[in-house]
Amino acid sequence: MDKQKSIASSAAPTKRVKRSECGIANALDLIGDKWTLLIMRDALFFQCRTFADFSNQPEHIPTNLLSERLKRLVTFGALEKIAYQSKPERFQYVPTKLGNSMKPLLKELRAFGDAHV
Amino acid sequence: MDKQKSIASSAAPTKRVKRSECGIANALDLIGDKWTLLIMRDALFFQCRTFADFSNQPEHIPTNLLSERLKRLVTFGALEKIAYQSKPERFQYVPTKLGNSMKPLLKELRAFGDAHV
DNA sequence: CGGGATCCGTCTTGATACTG
DNA sequence: CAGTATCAAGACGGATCCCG
Repeated sequence: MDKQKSIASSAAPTKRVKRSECGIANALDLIGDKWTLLIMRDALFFQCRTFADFSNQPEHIPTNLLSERLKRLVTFGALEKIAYQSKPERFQYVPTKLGNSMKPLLKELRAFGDAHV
Repeated sequence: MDKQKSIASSAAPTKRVKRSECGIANALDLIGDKWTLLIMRDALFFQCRTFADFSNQPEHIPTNLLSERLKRLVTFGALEKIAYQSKPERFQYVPTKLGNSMKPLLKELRAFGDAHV
């Protein structure tokens, strides 16, 4: 199976290629879009776990984007996909240690947003 | 029946519409893209001031996007556009107080990027 | 029915050419 | 130098479809 191009649906939002050696640039390659950090907010602060939990948040992320971002966050290691039921398969997306390390960043984001936006 | 008039060259990167009352979501509407925070990094940490300064950074932002993001940051109040010469007009983009308040956010971003990406 | 995948039109991006 | 114009490529978003 080819690893790169099979993903399809709506393609990768950010390239895996490093633009530079700068940590800020690299972080932005991963989370520099409108949804990724919102999903992490939901996971970390609002206890969202299932696909529906995330989907029902007030910002209404489209399901295809949600599906893709979840996959990406799992691949990156910020979330872990855990089956909690098998007859109809059901999954939970649980923040890992790496995922939890985004909390300070989200707090700064919230502070900035609350103060200025 | 166009839903929105296409605005010249490259249109608005984020909508002005608030998606929610959440500070995180609002902050992401403003800075949730790959370039905006990079420009602020250049302005705040690398002393970039002129169009060329930003343009010559290693990540090579396309000039149309640079132009648009600078405009947006000026409108938002994070940068101030100041003429420093008038025969051929030349401008500097200088971080405002509001712009400087992004420093903690950028530091978190760098910490995260350095540690995990 | 829940958890996604697929289709498809519209908008954004990114490279580069061009202008004052 | 400081932007603007152009345009192909691709990301977004919404509706719908599919599978267990």
